[in-house]
Amino acid sequence: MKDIVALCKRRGFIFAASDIYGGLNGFWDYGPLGVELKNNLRDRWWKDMVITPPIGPDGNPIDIVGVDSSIIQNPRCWEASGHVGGFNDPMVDCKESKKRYRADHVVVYLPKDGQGVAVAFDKDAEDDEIEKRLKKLTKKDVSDFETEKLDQVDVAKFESIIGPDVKNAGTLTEPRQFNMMFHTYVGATAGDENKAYLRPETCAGIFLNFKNVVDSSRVKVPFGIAQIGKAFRNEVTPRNFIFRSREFEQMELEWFCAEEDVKMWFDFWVDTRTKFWEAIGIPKSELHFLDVAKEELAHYSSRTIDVEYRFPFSAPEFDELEGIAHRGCFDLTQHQEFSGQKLEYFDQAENKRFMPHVIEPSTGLTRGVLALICQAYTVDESRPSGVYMNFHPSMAPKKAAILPLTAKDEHVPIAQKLYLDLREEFSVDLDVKQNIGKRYARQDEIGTPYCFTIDNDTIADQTVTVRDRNTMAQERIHMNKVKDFLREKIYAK
RNA sequence: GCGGGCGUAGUUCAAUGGUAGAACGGCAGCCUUCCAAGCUGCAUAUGCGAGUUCGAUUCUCGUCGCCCGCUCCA
Repeated sequence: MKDIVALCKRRGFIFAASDIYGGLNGFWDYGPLGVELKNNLRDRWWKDMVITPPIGPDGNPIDIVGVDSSIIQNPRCWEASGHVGGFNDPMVDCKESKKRYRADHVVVYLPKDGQGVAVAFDKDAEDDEIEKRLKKLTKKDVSDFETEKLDQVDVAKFESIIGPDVKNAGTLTEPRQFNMMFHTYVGATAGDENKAYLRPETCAGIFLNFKNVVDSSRVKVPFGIAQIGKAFRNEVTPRNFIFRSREFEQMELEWFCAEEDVKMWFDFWVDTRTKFWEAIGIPKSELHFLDVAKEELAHYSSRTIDVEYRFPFSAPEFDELEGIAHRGCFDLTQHQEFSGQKLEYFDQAENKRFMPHVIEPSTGLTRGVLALICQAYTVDESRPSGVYMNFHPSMAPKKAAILPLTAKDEHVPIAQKLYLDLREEFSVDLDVKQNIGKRYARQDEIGTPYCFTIDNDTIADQTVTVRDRNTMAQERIHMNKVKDFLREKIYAK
């Protein structure tokens, strides 16, 4: 992973944000090549979702439209979604053991007579273990105690509680709320009445516009609304390069359908999304599909499949790349209740009104970029660069490099002409300096799939050498065929 | 947020209470008719701030950042 981060910086993929000020934890900037890579992934997703959506399970084309909603919305929106005030669990720290616990995961054994100390246990502690420890610390029986979850216990009693991993009372701090949302103030004055939040996920902007889209776009259920944009979470611990950052980009589709069709569409989207990753160079063998366990599910979801990728930092295990969630009709129902606006869908053909259910394939764009980089990173001691980036041609930041074999002679003007022609359609590099091997090596390291070399034969017969990044094999093709060659490789299904 | 480790050119490393050296990369020149990142030269660093000291990159503190573990990841 260290080597990958170093290459990303060395070659201009990804830099620490505010680098010259020493950086800022959890924030990253995309350099010249990184932004190309990210845009390639973003554009491909948009094309596959909005411009050319897949054919549905019944053989008919499906409809998906896009939106681009505001990062800051009316704060009541986050009350409806549950992000404000709701379910982020209070945490308790132990000053002695240095551990942190979710207050509702700690069970406190309080003496029934109110005399002496209370003892806290993890909620999963075994009965005989509890009995033993109580005996040892208090010389009393289990029957002398009543239990209560720590988040229900009066803070005044904390002084007499022995934490789960220590022997003395009074080491637990009072429960503290953690809110993952960044907040700001709308307008010139800062006060609670104009407090607002940076969106912690992009999907809300879709639900908020559900009615607007239905009323303006002539879409019919089933249909989808897609959005790509930034989201912000004040993560406790940003980790693993850009994997968990505080500012990140999501590509989200909310697929609205009838409740009875949920299973069909859920399977359809899992399948469709898998093919997407395969098509851009993430092999199925590196993906894992986690059917998220009931107790782990988010409050709104009855089923979620995490599409996971084998990142270097998680290997041999996997970590989340995309989540495909059945959100039920939670969001529209909540927003209907909080806003007082009717959000039900009216089906003209069936003459009935209902709340659509939602399947949400939600992809981390920035996580996708990391997966592409990790997947492409290939060590090859036999070549001068020692490493090359095996990007799928459609994702590669540079599609080709045009290299005059020498910086003298008539090679340069021909190369320049080819370069100007190609860059009308593709992101390409012209590199004249230094010897040819050095230039190939440089292109290997940034993952350029093809190099076109102009030599004396080019002057004679208008052919150029194509050098393949992965095989290092060379073939000659006519200059007129270069564009078609690139098109075929890049747009190949 | 807690605990531990760490912070020297772009990258990977070296050295030192008297301000630093290499390799690779970058740039310039040379050489090159296809893997020769070969040759010559040039530029570039002690994260930031404070303290101790005649003098700090080295010691101390703070801060920022990175790595590992915990926690978190709705």
